[in-house]
Amino acid sequence: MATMEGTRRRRATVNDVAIEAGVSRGTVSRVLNGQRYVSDDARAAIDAAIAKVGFVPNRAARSLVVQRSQAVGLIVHEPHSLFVEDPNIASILLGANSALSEADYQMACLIADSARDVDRLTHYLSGGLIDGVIVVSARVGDPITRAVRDLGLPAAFVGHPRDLGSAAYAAIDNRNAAREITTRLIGTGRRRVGMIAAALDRDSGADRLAGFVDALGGDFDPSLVQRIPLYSYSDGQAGMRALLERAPDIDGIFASSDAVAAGAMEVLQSSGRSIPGDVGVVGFDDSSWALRCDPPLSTVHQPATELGRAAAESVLRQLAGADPEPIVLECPVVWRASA
Amino acid sequence: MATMEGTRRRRATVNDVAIEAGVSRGTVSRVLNGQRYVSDDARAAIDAAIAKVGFVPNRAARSLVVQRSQAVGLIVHEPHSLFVEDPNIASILLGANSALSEADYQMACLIADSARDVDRLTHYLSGGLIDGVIVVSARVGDPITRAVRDLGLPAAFVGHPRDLGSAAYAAIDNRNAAREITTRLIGTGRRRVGMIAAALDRDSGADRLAGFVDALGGDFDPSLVQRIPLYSYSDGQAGMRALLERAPDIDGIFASSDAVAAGAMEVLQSSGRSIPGDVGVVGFDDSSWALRCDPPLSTVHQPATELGRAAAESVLRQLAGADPEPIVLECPVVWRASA
DNA sequence: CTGAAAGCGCTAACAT
DNA sequence: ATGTTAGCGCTTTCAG
Repeated sequence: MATMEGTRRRRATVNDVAIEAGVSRGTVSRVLNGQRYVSDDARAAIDAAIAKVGFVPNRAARSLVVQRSQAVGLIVHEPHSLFVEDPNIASILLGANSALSEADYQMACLIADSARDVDRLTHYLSGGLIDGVIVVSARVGDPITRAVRDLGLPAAFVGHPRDLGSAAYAAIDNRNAAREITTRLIGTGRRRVGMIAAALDRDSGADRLAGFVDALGGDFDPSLVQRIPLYSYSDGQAGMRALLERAPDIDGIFASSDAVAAGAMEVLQSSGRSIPGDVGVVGFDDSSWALRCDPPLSTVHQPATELGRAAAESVLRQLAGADPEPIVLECPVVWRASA
Repeated sequence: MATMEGTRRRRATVNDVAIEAGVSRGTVSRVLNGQRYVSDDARAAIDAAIAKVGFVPNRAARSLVVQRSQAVGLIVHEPHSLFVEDPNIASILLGANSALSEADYQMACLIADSARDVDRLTHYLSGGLIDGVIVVSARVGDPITRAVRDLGLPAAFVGHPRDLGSAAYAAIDNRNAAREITTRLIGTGRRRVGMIAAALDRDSGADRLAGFVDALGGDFDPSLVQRIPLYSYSDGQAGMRALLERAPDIDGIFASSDAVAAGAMEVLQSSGRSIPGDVGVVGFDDSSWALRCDPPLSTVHQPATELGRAAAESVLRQLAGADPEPIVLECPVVWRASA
């Protein structure tokens, strides 16, 4: 009755279809690829045969001859904890997937979580099963970045590490955005504004700090910036505690992510300070953290979905022969009640 | 000097290596696949030649002949918003990736976010580029689930939809866990305990409700369960508000996820109720939400990483010829201060 | 419009 | 131990 479980019978091939339809393999192939110059009769016979024998084209064989796979890889090279916590990655994936899907490309997300992964990945990428790549959260000196470049695969980065050379990327202007929101924070009348600066080994982290410095200009006081390793809630708490110890009179905080800001707010509030009364705080990302804060967090909106989409479209364009080019997306300040 | 950009020269093949090394293709292939019976001389010559011509094997060609790809797909079929919010997915990915990586398999995460995606995906899966699949968050009647079964691909599900038949899965016992934590909540002396029940169209959601009913036994009062669509913070708020209106005297809440619990706590607290004084609340997941709550949330620990790993190992075992079998993982109650 | 034939890059007998 | 030969399943000239 039902297909026997486990009896994975030989898959039908073009040949089977050709025989069933009484035509040649070439004609079947023409139908498969929607080419002209196939008679209606032949087409009908072939369609019927395909259905009858349950034919599904073998992609490996097709890739081998046409030298492309109609698939693009999206590489996430993120340290363990960050991948789990990063509020943007999922949106980037979804954005990229939808752009690729519209162009009938399959997106395959590949994770680089260990040295072994990186190794296998570079082999995988050069194996011909992937036509192009989107790289999320590459860092300076990243072996993946180097491998992608060496391979000469069409690629687009989300974010913009400095050693990218002329590669395509989709990014926001972190520095400018940080400058804007800090300026706005200062504009609320704060005198002693500090920053909790995470991830300075990444372009995003370094640029946000630079923007902060820009905004303060001559009033910049280095003792008011506290460095922390990660864009995380707990590092935000630790950073805030350290800062408070050094500068109890601080009255404004730019946290380099919403999670960091949430941690900072928690510490501020349990130290008895009111927000935004005693101290104003602003964040970065406009992630779900921002609305969950009390009061809701003023922050800069990061267009994660659009970044993913833009990177995917760039790869698609390169696949069609275009040159790689950078794309910079707007990220407006979203003002709420925390400052 | 440097490799000319854009001059994607023809990739070296086994043939080029063979010529360069002065041996036959067969011998090159043997070296590539680490087989015995290759002289040291030949091996050395071939290794040198590979390096010299910059040879990287073409996976499509290899897949075509050996009929496997050394890659497994991990399919995420999650509605848009949930994918972004779900605290478990990233951990599942990481767990599966690490198990597959150890076995030298490439994991490719595939997203099904639209009808078009589902279509393309089923073709992709049957294309021979994927040896097996892990399916995350399948739902009853899911077309992906059906396609996977029809294809006869080795597969393992994370979670356990009822229409799975004899397929392999890795899951927790949601019903039992829900019963346990509810019992514990009741044990703190609560008289009127309710539930905010999300995602009843999914096995996890329905099972958690069933466990809740089990725990209450004869004391179960249907008017004390509020249904909400999603495992989300905002639905948690809405659910809590609705419940409070119907039953202002409620003194215990089982929320079907940590995010839901966090939303409920927010509403409870801004209504002037203290936690755990006036009402005890417990959640489910042990995600980052739980520690972020104030007071920290009592919840059930969901072993997401291990679920991913177990599903991957199941696929690997099936690839080696084993029969599919279910795996149920422990999920201990983690008691904190919210109840 | 269609068939025949060649070949994508690799592996796997089968000889030797 | 190694060379030779036949394909894996598909597309793509090239004739006709």
